[in-house]
Amino acid sequence: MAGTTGRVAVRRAAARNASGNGRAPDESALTPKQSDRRRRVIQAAISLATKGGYDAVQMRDVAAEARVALGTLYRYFPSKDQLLVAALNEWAENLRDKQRSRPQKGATKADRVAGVLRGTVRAMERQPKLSAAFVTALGSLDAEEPGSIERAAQVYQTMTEMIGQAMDGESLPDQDQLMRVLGQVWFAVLTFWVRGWSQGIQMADDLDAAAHLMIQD
Amino acid sequence: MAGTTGRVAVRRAAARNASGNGRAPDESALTPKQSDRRRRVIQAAISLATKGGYDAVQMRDVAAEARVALGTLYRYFPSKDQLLVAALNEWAENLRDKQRSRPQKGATKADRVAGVLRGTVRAMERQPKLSAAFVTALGSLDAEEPGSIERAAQVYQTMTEMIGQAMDGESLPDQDQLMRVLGQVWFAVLTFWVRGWSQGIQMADDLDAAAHLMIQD
DNA sequence: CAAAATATTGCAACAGGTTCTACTCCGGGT
DNA sequence: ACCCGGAGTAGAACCTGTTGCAATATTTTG
Repeated sequence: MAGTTGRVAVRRAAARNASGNGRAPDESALTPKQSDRRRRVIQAAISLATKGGYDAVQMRDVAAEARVALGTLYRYFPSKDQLLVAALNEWAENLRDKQRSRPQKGATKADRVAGVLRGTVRAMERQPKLSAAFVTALGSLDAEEPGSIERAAQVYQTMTEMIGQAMDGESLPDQDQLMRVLGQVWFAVLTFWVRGWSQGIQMADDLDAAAHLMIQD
Repeated sequence: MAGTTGRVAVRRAAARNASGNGRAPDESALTPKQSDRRRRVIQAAISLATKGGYDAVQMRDVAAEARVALGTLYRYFPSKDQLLVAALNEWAENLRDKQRSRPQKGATKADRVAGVLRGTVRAMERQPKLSAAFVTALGSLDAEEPGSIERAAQVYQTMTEMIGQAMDGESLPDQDQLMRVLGQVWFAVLTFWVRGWSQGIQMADDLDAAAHLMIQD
């Protein structure tokens, strides 16, 4: 609507990180101060997103709220989208652990898998703005940006682990492809919801349908 | 990477179209000059996207290439994303018509539906930059922006018609939900490809798998 | 502990989507 | 032919993600 701007753009090829080495301080363990900063940044992003969604997560504000300089913020996360996806990661891991301690009860694999998927969207429906920010960021990750693919893979991995729990370890034929397609459906269902293309109510139905159509037992 | 910017943001609430009425000149039929301008704009967007993808479609350039003022461009399309999705619409309708004249040959419904879906992704693989621009725009439509939901629905509708052709008019139980989920898988498969989360080769496989798992005949 | 290497900070600058303003132009009603 | 309102034009302005830089802080090394 107003005061917008674009997305990536230009792609000034090389010239990346002209000075310092620039890599995010992830590689080796972070010092306590650093992981504190990192935590504050993610927390600030979540807090802003919870209140105002994707657009309210403005990098200058995140930096201010995390009491960190803008440049530092960018040293930790190469882009707004990666920052939000990192936050999504933590959120998902949290949920996975919660689900681990209270496993699905359904009789069939399909039921349990559907239960897991429904669980994630139910949790997201409780924080619509935050979830919308997450989904928008995930769907906007720039494939060229170093680290973005790994970051997305991590979310997908967490997702897969949740589903794995519901499958009792037993694996079906074509398990990998099945998992991938289920992940796709999950992503698409959320996107459709966030974009207003379907109602929240349909999410559970669609996931149920997908799980039961694809897992027969 | 470099010289980026964000996305929407701010959402200055009212204050929209302070002057003129502002609605896109779609409602009533456009004058010949107008539909000419519209065509030029879409063509410019496609041309830029074909060469450089989403980022290369810069509104100032589109306007210049279409020989239209920036303000006019925005009168026709309320945002870059809607412009690109409008272009995608035309592209999809085109494809639908081509497919209508050369129907799928498969023996089962599932085969024919999978064939249609594979056809679309094959066509998109031939123009990766353009397709990436389309998918990015579709996945970035702002739900708040007037018209964006309708524009997305239109793409979805065209998609549904293509699949409908492959189903021979016969309808399955839960047809609507099936269609919706297939549309979601299609969207997700393309997104995964564009974002580098899966290889182009997997697209056909995933679509095949989804179609055959979900349509049993 | 001092020097060197890294991290942070604070800010200015840039880029590109979107909006605004002040005009000019064109087609239809009189 | 003249007037009017909507459509177009040119270009500045605004907003926010991202980058560049010089000056400081902190850590690491020797």
